[in-house]
Amino acid sequence: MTDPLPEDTPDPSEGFEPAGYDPSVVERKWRERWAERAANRTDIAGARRPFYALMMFPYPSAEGLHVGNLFAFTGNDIYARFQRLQGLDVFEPIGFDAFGIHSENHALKLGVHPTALIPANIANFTRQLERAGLMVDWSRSVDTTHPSYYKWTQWVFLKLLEKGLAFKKKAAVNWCPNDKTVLANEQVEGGRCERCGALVEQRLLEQWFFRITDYSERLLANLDTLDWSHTTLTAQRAWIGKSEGAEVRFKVLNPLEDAGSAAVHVTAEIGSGTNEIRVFTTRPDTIYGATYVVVAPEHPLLGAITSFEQRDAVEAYRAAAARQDVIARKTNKVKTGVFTGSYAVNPATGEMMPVWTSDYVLMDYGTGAIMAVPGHDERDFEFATKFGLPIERVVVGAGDNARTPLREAYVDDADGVLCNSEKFNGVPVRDAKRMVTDWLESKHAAKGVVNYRLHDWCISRQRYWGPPIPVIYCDACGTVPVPEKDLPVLLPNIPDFKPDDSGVSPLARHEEWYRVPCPKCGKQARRETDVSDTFLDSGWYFLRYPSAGLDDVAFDKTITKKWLPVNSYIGGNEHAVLHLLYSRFLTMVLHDSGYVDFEEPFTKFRAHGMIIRDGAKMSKSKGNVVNPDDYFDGWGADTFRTYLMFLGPFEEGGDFRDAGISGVKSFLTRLWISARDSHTTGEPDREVMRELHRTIRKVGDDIPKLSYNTAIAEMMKYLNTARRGERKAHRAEVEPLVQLVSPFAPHIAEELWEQLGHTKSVFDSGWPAFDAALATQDTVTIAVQVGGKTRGTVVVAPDAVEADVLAAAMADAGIAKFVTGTPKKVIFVPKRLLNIVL
RNA sequence: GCCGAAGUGGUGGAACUGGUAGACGCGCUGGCUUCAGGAGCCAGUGGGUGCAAGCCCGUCCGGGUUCGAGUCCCGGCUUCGGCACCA
Repeated sequence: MTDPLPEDTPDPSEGFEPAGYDPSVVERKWRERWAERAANRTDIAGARRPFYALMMFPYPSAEGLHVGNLFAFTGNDIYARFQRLQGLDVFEPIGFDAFGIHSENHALKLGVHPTALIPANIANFTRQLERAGLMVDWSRSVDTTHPSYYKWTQWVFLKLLEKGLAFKKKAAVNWCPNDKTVLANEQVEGGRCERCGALVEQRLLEQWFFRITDYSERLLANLDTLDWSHTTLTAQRAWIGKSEGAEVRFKVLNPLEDAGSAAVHVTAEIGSGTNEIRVFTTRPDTIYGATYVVVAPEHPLLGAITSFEQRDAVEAYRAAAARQDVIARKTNKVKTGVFTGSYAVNPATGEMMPVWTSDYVLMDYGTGAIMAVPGHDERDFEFATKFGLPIERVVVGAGDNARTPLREAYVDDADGVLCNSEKFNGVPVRDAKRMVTDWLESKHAAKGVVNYRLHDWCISRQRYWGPPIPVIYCDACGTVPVPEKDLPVLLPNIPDFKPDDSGVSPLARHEEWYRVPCPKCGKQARRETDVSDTFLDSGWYFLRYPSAGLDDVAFDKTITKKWLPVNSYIGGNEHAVLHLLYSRFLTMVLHDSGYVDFEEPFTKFRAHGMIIRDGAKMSKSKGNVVNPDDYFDGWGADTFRTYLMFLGPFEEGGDFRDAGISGVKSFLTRLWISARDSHTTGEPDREVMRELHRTIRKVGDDIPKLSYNTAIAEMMKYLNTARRGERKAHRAEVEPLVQLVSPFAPHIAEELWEQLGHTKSVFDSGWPAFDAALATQDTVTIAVQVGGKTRGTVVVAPDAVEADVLAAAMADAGIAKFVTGTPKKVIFVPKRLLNIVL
């Protein structure tokens, strides 16, 4: 039942409607309007000023969109909308990284097949993302689990295979006993599985690898050319881990002949036909201090160099080391080890050095063997002390001499000078590294080498939910790539997709699937049954978006040239050494094969911060997860978006708390009221216009820096000015503010823009022009200091010179009383400050 | 241990190349307005001291450079992130 309106009440359907700000009405209206108008569709072929604004695509979890996702996407969306307001043709795509262990584990837990789970999750994500008001071009969305996508993931694999960059090898790999698959080094954190936290085991398995280590130097060197977040660059440099040093060869005397001759000082004869141990060292300068050699328990020479007497002890030690899990080995820093019974000859001194084996030497770094210099390496010092091995000083620091006893390892390599090193005595360490290497090289005992910590990328996964690796094994022809015309190798829909401990994928249980004729000879052959790592799916997706939908090619050459490299990429720093490293590597490979004409995919990358709650990471177990739906319903997407950006600096994240959100809502409400009540009578206020133009400049400066929190603060400040004392704003005072707000709160901005009489979208209205003349102030307030202490202020013209300001200051009794003598000097900073020094 | 980032009111956080520390928001105090409102508006809000104008002290701690330091330099402490028996 509705009462008729009283006669004198203006009809609300005329003019502003609805009279109050109701986000749910406004946001629904504009979601529909944008969809009808295909407002966010980018003209990929016709764009004149392309701008590719990319965000890391989400994994569509069953829990739905996380505020962390929303925070990142909103940050990207603001930047993208801002670029569009600058007149660029912006492409803001999104997709779903839906293959992988995470999705599969979830399906296992729920007892649902991933082929049923994933589409439901994607639908839910899509619904939530649409409510967020992102300027996403949904027509070019990608789903990594769709055959039209993974066909090309398999194609990428074949390209690497062609170049010899994909290869199969039997190696010690990280095995997650919980997820029952191998993991890449990048997916192991502190000896635990990055996803499930289980202790990782070592397994000797034959696996597919990508030879990313061939690109170590390029991956490192190119970092200097990238406009990336500093923290991300640092993390990548550390991961690649370049060390310069030398590989030194040590002759090992036959243990059967020479056992027991430890005390005998012999000069080794080079080339006496025994074994040789190669070690990597970054301190070749300390070779005169090397007193023993250590090989890893997995070292292939260990058996050959072990003496008869030591065989049982060494074998027991080796077996014990093999049983240890990775984390126990790397965290248990108490030194253990066994003497092998043989001796290596120090090429510098000619002395015999005992060869030990110990698990503090790792097989997967360097050569798996070290020369131990206990005087100048902490670990060697500890080991030598424990086992009574000789410790010798070969470097002196300030205040020491060649005979100063070493109570701990002296490791400084910046200021030290060599001693006890024959002809190198007195040479500074930094020069000696090179000189000793050259000298050893001349004796054919060493060579200078560069070592990287980076390992080849293991891409095999013994799981179901991924793209099958497109390879066929034939008894006659060997390893045969699946011909491109036969792609995709479809992932069969099998009910029993649960992984087991066998070291092979569940697909290996399906003979009907893996038995195929050899593409070369036609004889019966067998498919590879492992699938590839999810990071291969995400390693090239940015190339697919602009070409999404094309069936005959992974990415079109012309389109790619036009849209890539990506202009702006925003994502989480947890991918600093995963996705961001793999994508760079794959792009380099595609560049070298002539498929793309750039080697770096992301010109600019910014890592966003993390949203935490009550000082802790959000997690289900802590019960502090924020569900975006509740906030969309309760506050509206515009308020929620703006609030997230107002929490703190975008690149630092912030602590989510409900307390502050009302401030943002009331800002938007007041904006609504001011727009509704704006008038066109008379001229806009000069002071208000001055603030407006200062705000236009500040917001325009802040958005490209992703300094969203300060941009919002500035807009709030301006609105306060325009509304001060219950004043109603002139239309010319509010209209530009609607444009400034639009990247943050797109729905309300569109609505107000329309209510203000515009027919086109606010996003096609351009960015308000900054007028320097209007922003100029008539007067400035200058701080006056006496002897460095602020004693007052004076108001003067902006172009006032020192003498004017000084006169004004002295005319102020409150200031003048501090000027007790003749000023020694006066410091004047125009428009800012005057300091009278007594 | 090494590498990186950061320590500012009750609170989230501002502060350009060294130039009035605390913008903006939350919270709090007092007031106006409204049938009502997670509404709007006005004033105040770092600490100490004083009737007051004011004065003194204040950006993790200790030194230093400077007319002037949150900002630069040296030495510590703490927190967060990365790497970690990497030779």
